[in-house]
Amino acid sequence: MTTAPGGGAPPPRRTDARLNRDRLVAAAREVFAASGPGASLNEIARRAGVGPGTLYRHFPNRQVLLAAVLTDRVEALCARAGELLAEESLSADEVLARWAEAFLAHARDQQGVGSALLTDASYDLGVDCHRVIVDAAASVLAHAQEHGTARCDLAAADLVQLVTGVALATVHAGDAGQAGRLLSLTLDAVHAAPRKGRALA
Amino acid sequence: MTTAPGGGAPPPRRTDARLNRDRLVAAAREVFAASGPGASLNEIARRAGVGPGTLYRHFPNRQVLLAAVLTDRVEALCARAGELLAEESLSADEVLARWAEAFLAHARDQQGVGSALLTDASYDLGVDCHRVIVDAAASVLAHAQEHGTARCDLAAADLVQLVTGVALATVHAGDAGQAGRLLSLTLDAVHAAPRKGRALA
DNA sequence: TACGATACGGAGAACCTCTCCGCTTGGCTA
DNA sequence: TAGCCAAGCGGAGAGGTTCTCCGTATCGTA
Repeated sequence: MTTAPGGGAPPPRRTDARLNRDRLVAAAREVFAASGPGASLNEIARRAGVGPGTLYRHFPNRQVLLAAVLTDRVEALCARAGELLAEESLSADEVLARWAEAFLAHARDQQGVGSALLTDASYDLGVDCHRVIVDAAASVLAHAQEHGTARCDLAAADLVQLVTGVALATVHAGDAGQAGRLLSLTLDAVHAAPRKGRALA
Repeated sequence: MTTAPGGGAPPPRRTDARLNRDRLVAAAREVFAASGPGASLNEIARRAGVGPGTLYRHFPNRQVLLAAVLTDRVEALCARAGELLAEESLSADEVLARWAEAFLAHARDQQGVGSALLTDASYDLGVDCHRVIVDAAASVLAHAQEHGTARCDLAAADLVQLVTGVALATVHAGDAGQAGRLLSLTLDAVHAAPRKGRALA
């Protein structure tokens, strides 16, 4: 899981480099939260007390920095899937609903930083994040499907994308309750049988 | 409809100004299609053969230019709603599905230019576009609701936002059929009864 | 302590958005 | 047809951004 593809030992970082990296991630978290995923990277470097060159050495582009900011949240989301699945008092339907709510909150958080990353899933270093989330979604969805509470023709990637869509469409919405309404509707769709026997392609 | 709020006659534009405006819209259509809604406005001005100042006099910001590019498409979409409703051979369900497909195609067109505008509905001059679309959606949705083929607790704005979400989430998707699958799912939700009697808030 | 690899910082190039102002030109009026 | 003037134009430029390059400082080791 943590072994690098190259096989050789990952070169140990200098302590000041690690420190600066942490500072950058912390600053990025604040600034992205305040100004959205399009915030100035210069501002982040300034806030972290380092030069722009240092920022770009650690994070060659915006996506990588976004991914770093979100890593812990992504992990939390995956852990949440495990927790919910382990909880015996919850029905498969409830597990799915609760996890979807958590995922929506995550995607809408920080002015859509999470969504921004998931949308551009094809970015080189964003892929990991995306895959991890889809895997978590798959476990929750499969459980629901086994219990007959989710349609069988639905793929985990589609579920993720649907909720991401709700997040993206409502990030700037004035109507505060809209995201919740749309998620509820989407869950109805996941639960519903295909219309007129038309399964998904 | 076309009368200005001021009451006075809208000042007639000089012919060269009108010509330049048309050139700008045409160039914007091309450039947005090639580079997405975040394309360089300078590049658009260059392509149109005018200076940046001219672009900004006609279109004080990006949203206004986007709206201008999309005006004809928005009108086409509203006309389509009327056509579909008038067609007697179509069921209310089919009318809704067909219009939603057309809307999705519109929103996904030009790398999400349409979605970009609809998402930021609160922008000053984008509001008209947004309202017009929601009105069209309302007519199609009301028809479906009267015929019992769409749940009654759904608002037109939510329908629009759902499809916009599908568009936004799939603009950069590698999977070509995904948008269609997600729309189909969403339509199932529109059609479905609320789970466990839970209506939308 | 001395040395070399690692990492830093900031100057700067190239680009973007958006404004301002002097010059040009279309369209009316005499 | 000639002449006027407001509407409109272009482009210089201010201030911001992303991203690179390279001389310098620092860490960790021998």
